[in-house]
Parts: sequence; structure tokens; C-alpha cells
Amino acid sequence: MTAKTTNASRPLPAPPRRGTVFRLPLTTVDVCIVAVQGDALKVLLARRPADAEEPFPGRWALPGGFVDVDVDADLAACARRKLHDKTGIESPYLEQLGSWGDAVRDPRGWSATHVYFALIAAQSLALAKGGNAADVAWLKVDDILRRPQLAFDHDTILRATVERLRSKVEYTSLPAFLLPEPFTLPQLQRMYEVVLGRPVDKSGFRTRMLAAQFLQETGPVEGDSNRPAMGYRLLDRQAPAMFPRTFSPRNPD
Amino acid sequence: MTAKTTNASRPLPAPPRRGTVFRLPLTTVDVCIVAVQGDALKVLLARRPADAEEPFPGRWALPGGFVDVDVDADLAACARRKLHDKTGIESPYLEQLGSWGDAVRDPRGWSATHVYFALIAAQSLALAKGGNAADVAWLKVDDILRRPQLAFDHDTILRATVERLRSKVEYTSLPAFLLPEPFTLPQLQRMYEVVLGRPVDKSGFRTRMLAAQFLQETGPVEGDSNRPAMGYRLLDRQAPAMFPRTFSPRNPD
DNA sequence: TGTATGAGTTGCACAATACAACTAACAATC
DNA sequence: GATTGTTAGTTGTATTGTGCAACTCATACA
Repeated sequence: MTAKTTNASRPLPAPPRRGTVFRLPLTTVDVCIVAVQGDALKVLLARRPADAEEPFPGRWALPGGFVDVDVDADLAACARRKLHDKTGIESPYLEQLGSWGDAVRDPRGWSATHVYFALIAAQSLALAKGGNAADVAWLKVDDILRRPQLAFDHDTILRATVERLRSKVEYTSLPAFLLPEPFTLPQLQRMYEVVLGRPVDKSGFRTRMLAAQFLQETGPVEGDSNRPAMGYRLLDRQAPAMFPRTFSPRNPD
Repeated sequence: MTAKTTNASRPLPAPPRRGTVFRLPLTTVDVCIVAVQGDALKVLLARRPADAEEPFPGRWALPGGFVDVDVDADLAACARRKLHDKTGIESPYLEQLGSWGDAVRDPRGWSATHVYFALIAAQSLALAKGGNAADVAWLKVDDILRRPQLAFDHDTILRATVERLRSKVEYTSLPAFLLPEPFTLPQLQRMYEVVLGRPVDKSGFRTRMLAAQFLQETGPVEGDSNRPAMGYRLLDRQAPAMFPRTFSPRNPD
């Protein structure tokens, strides 16, 4: 906040009080909802309305929209609302990514969006599709990054999300939020490998995960075949654990 | 962006076009300008106007204010403008910290602020004080965190800045932006120690810095006394270098 | 009972670094 | 101009976490 008093005019919220009117930027919240499906990182996208009066009609975009000052207590609540609308999920891992704002990103005027990203388990996909009949789909992140096609500056935002995710995965337990509980260490390892896009050593991986003190055993889980693996649950679903080092293979091929 | 088409009403920027009016949040940008002076981490604060019509009259606050859609091309430009107004500095290290927005943080209404933090060399302090006759001062970060006193939610924002700074300093070359060039390795080490609030081993520190390939020798620098030290300059003033590990002393006292 | 497969363990080498003790280069002092 | 103090910079050793590869273990299936 901290308005400059040297300004003759002042911004004015909708219920006007006094002084001259000041042009306010549009304020939105967008959510980058990420899951791993099969061997691919996917993002939940919503198709823009076909109405030609709308910006970017018919294009894919991140779920999001204007802050509703009568409904949203704060930005995170607004993000959770939009996420819940599209997926039915109540409490995913949600982290603020950053904000993007400039004069041209929205043809309707100067706008700023507050972006959150969410990690959810692919198993909740059924909910996602069923909960909202609208045009919503999971698309492969790699495909979109290869051929940018999203509305607004959402390609840029998606790229930033993936960069943040990849870099944090190197030293945090974030991928655990991509799995339903209980999960096994091999399953968790696969999440790491999908996000990082490279294999991870089994032995070091296990040592690291167990040393980080963020997992709780829940007893053996009967896999589809072969030897059953130990199941684990997160001790703290609010925040990820941090590792003292990054993964760093010796042969940088 | 990505407006919900199910909304009957739509937000409308100041030059009205059509439809019903939608209440827009206030949009501001605040800058957390940090420097090391002596042995303390300091932050540049501006005193709120005494005018009782203004929120938090007479209180210290982060420099910042409303986005001016006619002047600011984007959020970062707005942050640079506010920083330049207070300090005269043109191109500091500037990084987006995050955004805070809710219904109650500003008594004037639902507001969201986009926060940037800047690292500058304490030697530019003269500029800061001279450039703007307004009520601006460098205060010790520790003092403010011990006794919260800032306007709006700026105590929270300052705390977040320090946390981000401390955690990134563990594995990046960020403290180099707190020094004027050329600087010596012992000077750089002191910046690390001030920010981290603990001593750092000299030998390991040097190995690490030199191995990270972000410094360029500029010839010996005559210190005030004793043996002259090698001077260094940053190869890239835009982005910090990343280290493969965090500093991690063995005796966690 | 044998074989395949994925789960989990063990052993060793290596790389980075924490820690401590060392040497080097200057200023100030006598 | 030798002595002393101080800071710059180096060297050596123990420790730690990890990369890598080979191993054992438990189950399904034939």
C-alpha cells in the first residue's frame, strides 16, 4: 500500500468516497494445477468461452478469474475457490508462484494476476472431470511448452511453474503431494523421475527420503504383483521437507 | 485472467465500456529495499503521512504505492520506479517476493500488493538520503522483527523477505549484490555472515565461491591495512549463482 | 519347484566441505 | 630493520552424503 501523498488524485474502490477517480488494474487469480498421469506431467486447463466478445475465445487457459471482493477473504482463498470449482478438491498442496501484471496481457486493460500452483494426485482426475461439465482437460505440459498456445500469458506462467517445480523437486519432498496416501517409495521415486525427466538412483533415493524424517510407515501395501512394498504417509501435509543437497548424478549426460 | 462466463456481472476498468460495474481490489506495489550497514541488516522505510485521513498516519512502511496504469508498463517497472524515487538507484538486484491481498489489510478496501525486494550496497546510502527529502530511514531489520510496528501487513512482508533472503543465501551468491564492486572475498564472507547471523568457515567459503564461476578477478585491492586482498567483480549482475549444497556447519549450536 | 520381477540392502568409491592448523603479506611500532 | 599484530590466503585431515553397482528378499506365475 503506502500511497504517495504527493499524488493529487487517489484510487477509489467501487463505493466512492471522495476525490477524483483513479484507474485501477484488473485483478485476477490463476491456478496452475499439476498432476502426473502415466509417465507425463499434466496441467489442468479450461477452454475460454467461444463468445467473440471474450478475450482469446476458444483457447486453452489456466483456470482462474477475477477476484470477487464479496466472496474471497484473501488471495489464497480465491485460488482455493477456483481450484475447487474445477476439481472438487478441498485441500491440495497450494503454493504461491508469483504475479504477472502489465498493460497488454489482457485486451480488456491493465491487469495483474496472482498465480498459485497446486499439486494433486492423478487419482482425483475422475472428480475433476465429473465435478464440472465445462470444457476442462488435462494436457501434457511438455506438449504445451513445445508449442505455446495458451490464452493471455499463460504459456509463460506454465513455463515458470514447471521451472519452479523442477528446481524445488531437486531438494524438497514436493513430489509426495502428487500421490494418494499411502504410497510406496518406488512410487514416490517414479514421481521424482517424471518431474525431473531423468532416472534417479534407488539406493540413494531411499536413504535420503527416510533420513529426511517426513514419512510415516503405514504398513505393507499389496501391489499389483510381486513383493509388497512398505506404505508411507506424510507427517505434514502442509509443507514439504527440505534436503541438504540436490540430486546430482555424476555422469551429466 | 480467464473470467468465468457464468458471472452475470463483469469487472470494468475506469473507462467504462458496458455491463454492470464490478468492484475491483486496490492494486499496489511495495519494495523491500535491503542493505548491510556495519554489522546489521537494514531495510529502507518511509514514514506514512501524518494526515489522519490516510491509513496508518505517521507509521513506518515499506516504500510503495498504487500502480499507475498510465506510467507503469508492468509490475517490475512500477517497483523500479518506486525504488528509484526513494534511492536514486537505477538498476539494483530486484526480485519478486510474492503478493499479499485480502479484505482487511488496507482500511480503504480489498487490496492486493505485489512485493519486490531489492539488494543494494550500503555505500549508496548517501544517495538514498539525499535523493529524497521525505521521511525515509534505514532501520535494523532485527529491531523491527523483534517489535513489529510497521503499517499495513508490512511486518509480515518484511519477515517473509528476511526468510527468503536467509534461505536463498544458503545456496546462492545473493550477498554479492550487497557490495560495491570490486569487492574482496573476506568482504563477501562478511555479507554472508551478517545475513545468516552466524560465522562461516573461511576455507570452505573461498573454495565454494571460486568454484562457482561467477566471479572475475579485477586485481589486488589496497585495503585499509595489512595484506591486500584480491578484488572481484560479478560476471553476471542479473542473476545470482547457485551452489550445489547449502552451508551446513557440523555443530548445530 | 523353478523363474521372473520388483522391493529393499549392502559395500565401496568419490566429491564436497567442515574444521583446524598452517603460511604469506602488509602496517605499525620500537 | 627486526618485531609484532593483523588480515589474506593455503593446506591437510576427518566426515558426510551420495552415486553406483552388486547383492538378497518376497511375492506371482508357470
